Amino acid sequence: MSAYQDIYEIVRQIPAGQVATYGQIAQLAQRPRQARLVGYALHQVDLQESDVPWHRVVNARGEVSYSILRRGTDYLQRSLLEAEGIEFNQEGKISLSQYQWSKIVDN
DNA sequence: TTAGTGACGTCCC
DNA sequence: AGGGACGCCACTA
Repeated sequence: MSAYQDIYEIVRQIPAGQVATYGQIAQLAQRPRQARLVGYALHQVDLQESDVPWHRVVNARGEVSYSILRRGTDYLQRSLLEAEGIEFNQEGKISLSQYQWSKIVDN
């Protein structure tokens, strides 16, 4: 088992058509200021077949994080988001004010 | 053990 | 606007 189950647990809660940021996931997973670990954790997920909707996590500027190391999954991420109805502007950015997910805390 | 490297974020020019 | 400097921490050589 991976050591990032807590992170995956949060990501699984993001509904289709919405997005979250790496930093946001880190905070919800009780790991403040560890956004990089969220990115690392999602990198692992993508290599496997998983039920974690990794494509619904973007950076704090509302952009897909592009990297040659992702072997094309970055472009796939954009396609998956667009397929869920999320629009990118001409700079390749998403409107976070419009699409960012806000977790509903139960009590 | 130390140094370098990221699917990151925040500050400061 | 865009870029550099750090801080962060797991992983690797």
